[in-house]
Amino acid sequence: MTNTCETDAALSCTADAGGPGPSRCGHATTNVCASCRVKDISVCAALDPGELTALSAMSEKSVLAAKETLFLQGDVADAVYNVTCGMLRLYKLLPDGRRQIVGFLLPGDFVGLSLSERFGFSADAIETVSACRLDRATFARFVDLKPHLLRRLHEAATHELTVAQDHMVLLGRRSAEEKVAAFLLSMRERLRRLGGSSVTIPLPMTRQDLADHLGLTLETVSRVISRLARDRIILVVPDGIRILDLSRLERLGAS
Amino acid sequence: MTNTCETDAALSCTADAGGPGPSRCGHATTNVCASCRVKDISVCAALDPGELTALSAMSEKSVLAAKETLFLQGDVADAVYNVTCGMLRLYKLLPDGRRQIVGFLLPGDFVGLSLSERFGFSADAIETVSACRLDRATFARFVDLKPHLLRRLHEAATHELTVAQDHMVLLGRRSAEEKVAAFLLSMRERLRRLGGSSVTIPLPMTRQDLADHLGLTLETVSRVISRLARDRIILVVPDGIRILDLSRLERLGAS
DNA sequence: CGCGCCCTTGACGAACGTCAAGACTCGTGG
DNA sequence: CCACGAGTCTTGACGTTCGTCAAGGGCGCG
Repeated sequence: MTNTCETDAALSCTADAGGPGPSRCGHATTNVCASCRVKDISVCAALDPGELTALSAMSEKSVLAAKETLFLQGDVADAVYNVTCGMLRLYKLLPDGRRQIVGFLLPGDFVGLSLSERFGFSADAIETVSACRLDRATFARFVDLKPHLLRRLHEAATHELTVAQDHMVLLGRRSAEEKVAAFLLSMRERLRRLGGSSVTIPLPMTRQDLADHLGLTLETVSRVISRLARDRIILVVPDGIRILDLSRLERLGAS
Repeated sequence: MTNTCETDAALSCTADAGGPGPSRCGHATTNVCASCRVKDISVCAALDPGELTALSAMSEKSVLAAKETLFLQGDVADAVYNVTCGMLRLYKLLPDGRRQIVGFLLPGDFVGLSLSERFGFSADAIETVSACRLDRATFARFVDLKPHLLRRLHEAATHELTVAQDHMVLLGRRSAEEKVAAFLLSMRERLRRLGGSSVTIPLPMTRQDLADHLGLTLETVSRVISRLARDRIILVVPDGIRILDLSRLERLGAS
């Protein structure tokens, strides 16, 4: 994985972490929505050029290094975000430290759909992330003036709800092998929609992250991946996997 | 459980199934939103009296007997529903018949938040159910004219999303005992909001339903409930349970 | 009365978790 | 430049929880 904005997957940020200058991510340092690389796939797609300009005025670019936290569950939600590159994990913790990752955010994904007072989960960057930050109150006022934007947010929310329900089926009723297979297929589908390659799936998250997403332990995830690789269904590559036998994988992850 | 509309829980329909007349459910046979028993807790709460009248004109009452199906996953969604009494289960099936119940619907709950073309899950009545049926296209047009109603639908959708995320934690990261305890507490909270009793929790669904909601088998659910009863944390009563030791139950279901 | 459905309980087994050891990568500092 | 250490991944041995299979009881309804 080269981890630059110019990769096929159009996924990752330039990895100039630590450099003094602002990181480049598809366009220059100004946050001009009109030239945003995700404007056509995110909620912003509901806006016309004039509205995009208005949105530009109230947005600011926010960059996180790997492992940095965007916000914690319970924090006052003073902002909403639109991810432009990189991947984040959204998770909830139980008092004893057990963790459930409720989702991974990819470019184009929006955080803060609920427009509510506080965040219901924590979010942190898995790799270098760039996001468009909007003041929540300002954005809420903007939404109140634009019913078509609210409509779009509602569509996004109900889509998230559908995804969540599918994940409940996975967590409640599928075996370890089915979980991993279904996850790989769903990630593949998301990346395809982003215009990325469909055979090599980058997995910037750790095995522990996968386990906490799939309701397994990291050892079980590792074993299942090893078995799939031994059976020539996938090939393990650095920071990702490559699908060798899609039809067999689909049989395992059948939904 | 007496199963009449006039119970404390304000939950169930009159059980005059099979009778020739329309079932009574809080008000007479006319479907007047203004006198609806759930109008203040459902999405309709966003509407003023005039709008409620308009809604009345486009709604019709729909009654289901226990085990009847409201719709199946994949059906064209030509209607949305507002539950006025009784309980339904929403579920998804895997090709081999495994089932995940993604939620139980109670009075005041709305089905069809997504306003989308097809239903993403199936729904059927656990007990006698009464619901307010609205033609989807008509309702969608109505929503387009009322941004505050859309806003309310969006709030409902994001609330559902939060509930779904909490359930993911339960399915992915909790033990059988914790699952049952947390479920009982969440059901208790929902009933409390509906003005019902907070110590006796009606459970009109079967153990299999509970199992398919909690990601367990019916035997495990039964064993856990028996153990909680043996430990004097709950008391099993016909079609429900009574909480004897709330604090211990809360310790088990700690979130 | 008898049948079907639901629930409970027990005995056993399997899938997955736990614990532990070791390899590998990568960044950091001597 | 290499040594070191932290973090990650893999793999094995073993344990526990929960699932499977089976039997029987209670209850409602025809």
